[in-house]
Amino acid sequence: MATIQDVAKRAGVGAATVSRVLSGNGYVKQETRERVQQAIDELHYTPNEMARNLFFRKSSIVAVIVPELAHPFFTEIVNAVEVALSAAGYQAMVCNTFYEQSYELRYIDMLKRQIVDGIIFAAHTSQGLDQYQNLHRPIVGIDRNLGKDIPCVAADHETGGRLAAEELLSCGCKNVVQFVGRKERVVSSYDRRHVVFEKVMKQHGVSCHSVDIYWRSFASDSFQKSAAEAFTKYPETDGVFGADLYAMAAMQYALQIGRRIPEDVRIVAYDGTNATRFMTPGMTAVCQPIEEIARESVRMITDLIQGKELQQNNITLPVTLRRRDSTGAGG
Amino acid sequence: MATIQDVAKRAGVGAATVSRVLSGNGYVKQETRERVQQAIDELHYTPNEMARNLFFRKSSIVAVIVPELAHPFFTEIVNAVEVALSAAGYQAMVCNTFYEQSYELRYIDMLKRQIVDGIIFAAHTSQGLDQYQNLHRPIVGIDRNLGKDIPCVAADHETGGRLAAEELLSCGCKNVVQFVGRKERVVSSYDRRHVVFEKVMKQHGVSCHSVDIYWRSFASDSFQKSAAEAFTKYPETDGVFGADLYAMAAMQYALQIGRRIPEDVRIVAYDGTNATRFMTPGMTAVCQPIEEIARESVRMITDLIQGKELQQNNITLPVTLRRRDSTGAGG
DNA sequence: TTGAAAGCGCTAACAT
DNA sequence: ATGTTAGCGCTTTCAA
Repeated sequence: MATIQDVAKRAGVGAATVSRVLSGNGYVKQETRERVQQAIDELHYTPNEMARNLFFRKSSIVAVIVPELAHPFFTEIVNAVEVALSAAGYQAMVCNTFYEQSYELRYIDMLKRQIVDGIIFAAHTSQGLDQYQNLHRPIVGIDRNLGKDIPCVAADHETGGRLAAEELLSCGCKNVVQFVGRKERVVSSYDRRHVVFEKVMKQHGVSCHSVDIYWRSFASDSFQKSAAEAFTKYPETDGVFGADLYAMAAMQYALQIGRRIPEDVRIVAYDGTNATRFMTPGMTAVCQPIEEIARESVRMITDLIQGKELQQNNITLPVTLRRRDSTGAGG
Repeated sequence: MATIQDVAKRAGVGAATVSRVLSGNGYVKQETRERVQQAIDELHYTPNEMARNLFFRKSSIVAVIVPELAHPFFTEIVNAVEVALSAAGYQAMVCNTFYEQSYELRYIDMLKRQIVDGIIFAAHTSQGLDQYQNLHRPIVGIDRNLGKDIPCVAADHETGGRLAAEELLSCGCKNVVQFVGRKERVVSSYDRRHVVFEKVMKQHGVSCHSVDIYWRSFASDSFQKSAAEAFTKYPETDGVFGADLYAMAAMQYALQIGRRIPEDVRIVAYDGTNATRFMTPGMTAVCQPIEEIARESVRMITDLIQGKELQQNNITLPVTLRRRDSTGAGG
């Protein structure tokens, strides 16, 4: 590969002049500019970004860390983050953690080694937050409290839980089930929705059971298994609340065992990703504002990278309820 | 951030010695090693990867280029590719092209500027293949012929089209519709399945219509629109073939207008991503071997990066038919 | 066993 | 308007 020196030599000028032509900074005579440009063309010269990165001490790459890209919520987050980063002049590096802390630490290391300029953390594992606190490098959490000094953008999950509960209550549900992730593994406001959901149900005297789930890959059929477990353990279930894939699996299972939706069972999904859009009957969902989450987290990380002060460390974005057939909306 | 010089100074040694301790190459006295290690710990030193990248002329990053990450097929490809790359010591950089060539060229530029060591192209746009041919840098296409010297891994779409056709024929379909991407935009063997599908149908005297689709974002509801178009234009339709999301939307629409599946309409999806797994009735699909595609493309790109000769430039992987309710499999 | 020095390819300050 | 030089932080000869 040709270097800037090669170009300089061929054009009979110094490297700095070539650099000037390339960057447009500084003066360079028209005639010289043309000679340099010709040498560039002839040698098919392209500047080496690694050298520039070293000089400027930045890579313009941001790591986006998710437990598993193939889960719809994370897919859409990464997609939206990539779009926003790209618009801000950065590239996104996807990093799967598979819910394992060892991976998470490996990605932290990439930040220390300055492979990436910053990290957007949308992973849902691990404790041991001290590492993050003491890094003093650009990190933003999505739905994830990495420590009190580390910025975080999250949806308003309390309201989300309440909206879901109220929707099922308004349908007259008496025996509801929610699919709940294991709390000890998660450091996220995401759980709050389940706490609120249960509280509202209890307040209204409605029976509310929780079915434990594990974030897992599709390969394990864990969604289908959880759905079966719910209806086997609690056959009287007439209302279901859970993350998109669990709600979808519950709908699928309920239909298979001959329950009518929404007459016998009503379902509210949480997240409201595009995956839910293909269900019949239509799936009611509490929708997270994925684009806004992505946009805000990117705004924060780029501000941090550029050394700007953040106006607020924690941003909470509103969720919305999208009513469909699964709660009798007739839409 | 501390540099190797800082560590060297603090430990009272030269930079080369610190480098030796770090890399494990060369001799270094036990006592010196300990002193250096202590300085490293005290300064929280982490090597700067940008400097190493410059020295070694490699970034260990591979770009994975897709039209839009949020489409299930590409999601799963990127997910699987990330896993395989990670295992091979590389990081994946996701790049959305939004079906626009300008983005594609921008990512080609990243390869030239040596930001990435290689590119795996799973995007489906563009013509003008000369750029790729003359790059002489590591590129691998997934389902995409970038030129005759550029390696490509693809599923056996001819067989895929035939399997789908035969499945619908065996269900007794007489009026089938397939959703077809606009050919002029695509440089891919992916189209072959539609050609074969139609040919088989014609051979058996079955009416086969094509509904044009556009690869588009979810936001446009293009899937639902295409589904409605199919059943409006061809009300007698009793068999449908199309990519996952189109097949799913067709199922959804058919159910909404009161058609029974599979009694009135049978459906075969193409790709067989996890997205299809949540449909009721269960969705029959021709499944692409996504993991193998990812694995093979990663093997090829890493071989190319390491300067190895490829044994074969083109790899075709077998597809499989997964029978479910939508073609009356009763599963 | 270790240090000094050169160089990876680029940019910017400083001369001229 | 342009060339020379000194790094960016690392690794690797080459000497000692």
